[in-house]
Amino acid sequence: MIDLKLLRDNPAFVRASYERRGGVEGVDHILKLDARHRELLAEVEHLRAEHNKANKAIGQTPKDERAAAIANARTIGEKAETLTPELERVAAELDEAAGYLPNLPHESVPDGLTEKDNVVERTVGERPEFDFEPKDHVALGEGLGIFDSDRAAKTSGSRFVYLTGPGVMLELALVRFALDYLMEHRFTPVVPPVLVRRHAMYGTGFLPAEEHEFYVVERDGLFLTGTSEVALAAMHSDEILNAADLPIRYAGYSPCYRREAGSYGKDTKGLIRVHQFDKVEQFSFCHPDDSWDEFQAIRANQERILQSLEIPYQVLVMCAGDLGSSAAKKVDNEAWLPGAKRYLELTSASNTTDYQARRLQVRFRGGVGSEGPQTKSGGTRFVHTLNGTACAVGRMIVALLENFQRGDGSVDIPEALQPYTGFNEIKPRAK
RNA sequence: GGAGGGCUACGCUAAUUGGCAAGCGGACGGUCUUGAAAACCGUUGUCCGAAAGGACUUGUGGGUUCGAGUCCCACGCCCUCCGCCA
Repeated sequence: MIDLKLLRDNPAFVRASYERRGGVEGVDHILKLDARHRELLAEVEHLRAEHNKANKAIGQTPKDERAAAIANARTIGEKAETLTPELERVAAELDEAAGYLPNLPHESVPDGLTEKDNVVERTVGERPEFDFEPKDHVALGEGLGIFDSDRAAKTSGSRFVYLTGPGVMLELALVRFALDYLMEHRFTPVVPPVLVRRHAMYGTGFLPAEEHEFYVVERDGLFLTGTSEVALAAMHSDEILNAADLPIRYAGYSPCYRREAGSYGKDTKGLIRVHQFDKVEQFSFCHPDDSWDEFQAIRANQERILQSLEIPYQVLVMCAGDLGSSAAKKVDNEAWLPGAKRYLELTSASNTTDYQARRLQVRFRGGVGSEGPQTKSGGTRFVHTLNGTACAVGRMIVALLENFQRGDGSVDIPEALQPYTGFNEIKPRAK
């Protein structure tokens, strides 16, 4: 949700921002609804004020003289009620329509409408050189017994995997490695629920726009989340936080479920694009003045994790047209895959500014910010929320396999990870 | 799945027959101070409004009533006990 006051006061700015995203429907309609809503609200409130006044007078009237006063109050009350349904209808319509408005792109976001316009900011690390033809992760994984897609297809269908043997040890090592790193940076580890109510999906901005992306448990009205971001963001919904406690940082570890509708034929083999994978995610609730610093901090964590694991990658800044609905800015890190000879998105970081906070009603009180001490509305303001991958386990394994492979099909473990795995290489299974 | 208890503002707690939701604590701001503590004053849910002011808010949604924290109905959530269960 964006601030309707901003839309009302500066529609040209909001329109121009949405133009950068490729245009957003319904802005004029929302402006009209908003004006009509405020008009009706003033009318209804005026009538209610008179009704309240008349009712208060009854309490002070001697009991034997009340009949006339009650009749008077009743008349005024009925008048107010005739307008109320129209007010409620307009309010609901406004709410519904405004829920579809995406966040405003930050000024630093590059122009462009499609993924072709995303900008490579930097390339980091050395691509490994091989004196043999490097294999892709599917060929390597089969030889190493790390995962089994064929049997998963039998059990669950395509795009599922059994992670097996050394693959499981690799997962546990990566997860613990990422959590240890984040705990040093004041993140509290959390294993969140992966089944959530509709309001959590709506609040994070995944609904109403992207309903086809999720598995739904109809019977219980619950959604399977595609990232722990959803449950972490909703964790403090309807709360008023203390400014002194900010930033509040969580490291979520959970399975992620994605329908991958419309991606038929892409990455059909292996671990790259699956319906279920595990991920360690960074999430932060912070003061609005600090959110761009916090964004850099989350990105720095992502890059240090990649660098520690010696994975070459490029930093890709998403253009305005390629942002999700809730992000004001989004930056991905893409690992180089020498076997597949291409880059693969390993992490993504977003600053959603107050967009999710407004939908989830996460506010804070206290402290002094850029807008000075708050004198109105009790001094509560919306926090800013940010999220960023720390380690998407499946894809991280893909990157490790391809970059650390040897000619005989075995794979080295990067030094930083060895204390966690307890072994320093994975050898092919005996045939 | 069954039985019982509960839900009031940031927290804790009141509110006679239905008649202006009080009080304490915490936090924030201010006064005072060399600095602080203490004390005192103010603020401390949402919305409309330039302001004055007003409307809404006692888990949610309905109902009764001139008027509901209070009475009635439905639902949600939390707690306790029983059953089942990794």
